[in-house]
Amino acid sequence: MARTPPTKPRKNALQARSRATVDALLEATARILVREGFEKTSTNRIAEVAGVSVGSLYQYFPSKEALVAAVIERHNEEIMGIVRAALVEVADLPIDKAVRKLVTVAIEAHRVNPKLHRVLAEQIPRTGQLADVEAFNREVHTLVRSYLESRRKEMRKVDLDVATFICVSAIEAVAHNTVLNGAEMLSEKVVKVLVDETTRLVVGYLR
Amino acid sequence: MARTPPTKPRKNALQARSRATVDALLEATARILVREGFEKTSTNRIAEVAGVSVGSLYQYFPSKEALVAAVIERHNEEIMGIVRAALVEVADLPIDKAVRKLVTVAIEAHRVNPKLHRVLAEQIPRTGQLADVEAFNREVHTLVRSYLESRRKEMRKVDLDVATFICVSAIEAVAHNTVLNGAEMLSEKVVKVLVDETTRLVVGYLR
DNA sequence: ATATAATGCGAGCATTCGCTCGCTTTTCCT
DNA sequence: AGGAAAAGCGAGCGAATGCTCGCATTATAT
Repeated sequence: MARTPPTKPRKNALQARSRATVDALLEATARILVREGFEKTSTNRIAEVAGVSVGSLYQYFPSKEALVAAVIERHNEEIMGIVRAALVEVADLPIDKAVRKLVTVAIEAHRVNPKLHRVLAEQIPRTGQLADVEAFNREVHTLVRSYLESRRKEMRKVDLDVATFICVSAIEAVAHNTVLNGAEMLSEKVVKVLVDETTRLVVGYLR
Repeated sequence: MARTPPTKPRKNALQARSRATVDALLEATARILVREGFEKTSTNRIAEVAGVSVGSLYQYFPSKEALVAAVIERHNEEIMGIVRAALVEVADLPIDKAVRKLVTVAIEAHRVNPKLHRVLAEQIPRTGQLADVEAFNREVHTLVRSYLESRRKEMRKVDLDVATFICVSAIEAVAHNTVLNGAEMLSEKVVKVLVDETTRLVVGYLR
């Protein structure tokens, strides 16, 4: 039942040259995904753009899916880094300040590479990365939940899991839709209004 | 120009048989998208599952994308019907009652065919249906906005477009995530809690 | 310097896929 | 009944894709 192609690296890159090759391949994959779409993202094309031969590509990635999976992981790790840092920074702040910061960060995180974010979101189910993305969501949920728990005295009585689910969904949706709609032409003023309003939405809900 | 005897009603351009063929093709496409994924959704396979030949398929749909697009349109129309009806029904209700109804309907609409909804959402960019989906979003936005406008006296002072954007995003996200996470195993009790909480979120925000 | 391992190459195989075209069968209309 | 139009058929073409394999080049160790 080997329904999904293997996604683990075929071998580890040891020497500097091979590490550069791997990097070029990942870079090329992300670039093609964004600029030409998933359809045009063939292994031959990736190798061509990376300035590497197909043979070399297959020395490091056992399948096309493995390549996409690696790009997804890299991107997720980048975003998770931002989110984790924000939650640490926010740990001792009262709810209103904390929510404002988290909303701001959510929008920023989506703005890092909106087009890649979008393409990846579309391709995730097909690369067998569902498990990883669920882990990602669970981590966010856990972190936010534990913050809310520490601030329970400022809140009304609610089921913490439900409240976390509602808040994370709402914030994520505003960030996501904002970036999708406005693309890159988001004035700072508009962003500020959205942050204000989303903060109000969430803070008003929590207490 | 001989006159046609008025003894019989005019026949439709499409005969019953061909309408059945088109239907079978759409049904098969949706079915394969859900059960086997986009990768396996080939025109040959669609024809096979529909019990129709590839040649016949191409008599009605000029390309694979056209088929997927037709499925998307059908699905969107179904959902828009539900949403429109709900907004009519809600037009004379106060905000708290109206929001509750809309949240309920949003979750219901997502539950109609969650897996198809998901696959289609992923494939939209690929089928060049982005414009149609944006039209869909715009209609929802317009309808919700005009409801809010009619109830402005119950609300605090807000930019209507921003408020609409925030509310629609939040409600849609909760519905979407609820269905994605819980799949089909959603007890009525859990749904009720989520409706209550989301209603509180949105109503609290609006006033 | 030599041997061994690591890395890189790219033509081409096997397969899949979207789609066409010449033909047959069914339905409609007098 | 008979002819025309509508609907249906499916083998197969051409293009594209993922991937392999035998060989060439470069780095490392002795």
